[in-house]
Amino acid sequence: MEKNEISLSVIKRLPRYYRFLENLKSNGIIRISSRELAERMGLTASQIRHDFNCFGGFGQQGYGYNVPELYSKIGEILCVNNEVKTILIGAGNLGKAVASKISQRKSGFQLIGIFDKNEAISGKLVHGIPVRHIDYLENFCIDNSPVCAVICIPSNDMKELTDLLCRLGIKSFWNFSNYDIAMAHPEVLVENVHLTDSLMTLSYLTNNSDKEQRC
Amino acid sequence: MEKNEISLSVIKRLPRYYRFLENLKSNGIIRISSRELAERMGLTASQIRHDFNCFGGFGQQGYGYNVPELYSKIGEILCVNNEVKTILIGAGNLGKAVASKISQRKSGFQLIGIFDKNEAISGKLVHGIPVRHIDYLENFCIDNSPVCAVICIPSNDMKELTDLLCRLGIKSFWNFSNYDIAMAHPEVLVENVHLTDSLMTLSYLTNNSDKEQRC
DNA sequence: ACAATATTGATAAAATATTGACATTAAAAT
DNA sequence: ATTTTAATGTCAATATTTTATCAATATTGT
Repeated sequence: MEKNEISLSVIKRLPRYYRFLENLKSNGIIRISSRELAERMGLTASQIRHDFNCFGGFGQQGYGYNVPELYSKIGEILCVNNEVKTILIGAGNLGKAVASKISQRKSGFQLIGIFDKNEAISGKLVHGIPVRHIDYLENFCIDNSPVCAVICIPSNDMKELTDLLCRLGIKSFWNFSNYDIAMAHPEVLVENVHLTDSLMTLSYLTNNSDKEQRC
Repeated sequence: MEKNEISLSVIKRLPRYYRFLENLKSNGIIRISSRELAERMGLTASQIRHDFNCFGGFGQQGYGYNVPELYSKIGEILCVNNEVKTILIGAGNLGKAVASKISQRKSGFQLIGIFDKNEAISGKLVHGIPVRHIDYLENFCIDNSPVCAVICIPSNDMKELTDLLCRLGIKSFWNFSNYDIAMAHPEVLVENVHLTDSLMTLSYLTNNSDKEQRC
């Protein structure tokens, strides 16, 4: 109930700030004002200041923000240096792509196991981690206590799988399937990535952009 | 300036309605009230009615909504039966996964070309479509006039690529890279899928869930 | 050292989104 | 046929999000 007051809208903007600041930092820029950052990001300066002030202002009046410091602060807020133990279910193309994303840069998670029902790929390495058959999932969880599960399989058998994973102590899901984990398990955290939804949104916009008067 | 008044918040909910209705329909349910749909989806009945009424009520007082009809109407709004000509740049794991998504079910787009800079995979088929070397991109676009481009490559060479694509007449981007196409080209439509942002959001929530008092 | 300038942080205002209330209408029951 | 029940569509109220304003404060230049 402490930082509970911070809205999801603000949280969801933090990773983008983080990316832009990383870029500024790597370009050797050490100071930036909300006005200039706003210009670069296509936001209002007001929103940027408002967002940062949710966590207790990181700037200095008359000066602006120190880029490396701000970058580091936002990284802390997002806990990107944590290594929350994570398993991945589904080692198809999507699973492999997602495994890269998790391992590529620090995002707060550490991939410790990959599972797939296809026996043909058991033992193969994905980013240095062997793919295990899904039958070993339960024992693996009992032994290693992962906290987060990434779901990269179709929705078919998701009920049984998520029931099992929740029973085994999984607290967070990064869900690429269409199964509605949050409805079935309100006690866990779910971040959905609904690719088809995203594509259909683009479809709407694409087919209605002529009607709208774009600048 | 006709349907321009419909907010993006509403649009972004439509695909989820569409999914739920598809499910209801395939279970043989032909009638549903906003109250019951709300219960199943974890929304308020008020929001559902409000959303549908943005497009001119599809329901009937005292009865509710006819599932197949509503499903079909939302499909029309989202233009899922269109076949907007689309090219995909990047045939790695992510590109291949995304190619499936586009082809799997009707989402309004038709994949007509796949490009990659890796010559080793030139000619290989991905969902029946041959991977072409990126050098052929320009001529292919001149010959085939694609409208939408799906970007599944790292951000490095994105400036040149998007400048080229915009010059070649691409109007919509489904962008999986971190390059900010919308900032560089405000004249085109961009639907971003920022996987790392999504993961970092989950990181925040995972590490702060204990502070929040969850039900 | 002092004045001028720049910029934050806080608060207020405006805009947007969500929810609630209810009159109206259709279906179902008697 | 009439009454009761159910559910929409509309509008009002509430909540949330975004933007604007401005006093307070630090930096910069002279």
